[in-house]
Amino acid sequence: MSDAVLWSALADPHRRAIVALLRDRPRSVGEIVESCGLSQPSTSKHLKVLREAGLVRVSQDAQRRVYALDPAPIAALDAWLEPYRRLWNRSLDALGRRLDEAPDDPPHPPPQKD
Amino acid sequence: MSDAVLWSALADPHRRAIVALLRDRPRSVGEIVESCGLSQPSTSKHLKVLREAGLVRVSQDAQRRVYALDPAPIAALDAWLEPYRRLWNRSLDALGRRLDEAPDDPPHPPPQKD
DNA sequence: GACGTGTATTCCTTGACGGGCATATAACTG
DNA sequence: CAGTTATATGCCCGTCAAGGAATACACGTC
Repeated sequence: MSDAVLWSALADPHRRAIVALLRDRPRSVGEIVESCGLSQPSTSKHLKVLREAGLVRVSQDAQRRVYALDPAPIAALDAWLEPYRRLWNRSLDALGRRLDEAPDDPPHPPPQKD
Repeated sequence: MSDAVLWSALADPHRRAIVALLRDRPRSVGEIVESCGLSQPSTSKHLKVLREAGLVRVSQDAQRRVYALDPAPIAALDAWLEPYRRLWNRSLDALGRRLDEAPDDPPHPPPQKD
């Protein structure tokens, strides 16, 4: 379960969509097929990649296979991010945080060019 | 600067290595070439991808180009992780409870239907 | 302007990936 | 056992990304 497998699994947008879909609740392959708009074989192949990356677990319910998200590998991503968090905290500090939280602040947008 | 560009930029192990290298301090292309063990053209191509993903900024020092990490896009990854953090906190919480105070099988299976 | 250094770009080849189609496999139904 | 549903796999093909070699470009020096 190297990082490489995890990254390459999540590199694909369809697979990220599937992972996001499973965030809510486990789903059968059929449900996933409908949601992601791919053919069933393609979806199954993506699910295989996610399975081998450890991102999803599968349980059998009659003929159905119900896929559930296993968030543990994503925690590895979080760990990867860890050394960078310091950096962007520092950056925000250096830049000044007057423009980092003004999504809708028309009255006074100070032109902080630099 | 879509998520797709960011993900595909970071999907490559060499590029992640470069990004990690730049975490310490900015580096010239020559330094990066030596560190990542690729040829100079390949390294430049990877740097181009990182540049177009907004992950690095480049400044010129005579003939040298000095690349510096811009951690802001990585914050987008952090934002992507956000909805998952709850999940693994919940998992760890449940696991911790079981390991901590579950010698047998406490009747504590609350359905996560929220 | 000629040369050397440092970096970017182009061309080409190769290998991996994704998609669809057809088909195999497994499980329930009657 | 035949038929149906639900999913996985194999095959083929188009596309794309990565790597190397050669080359072009930019900058500084003499």
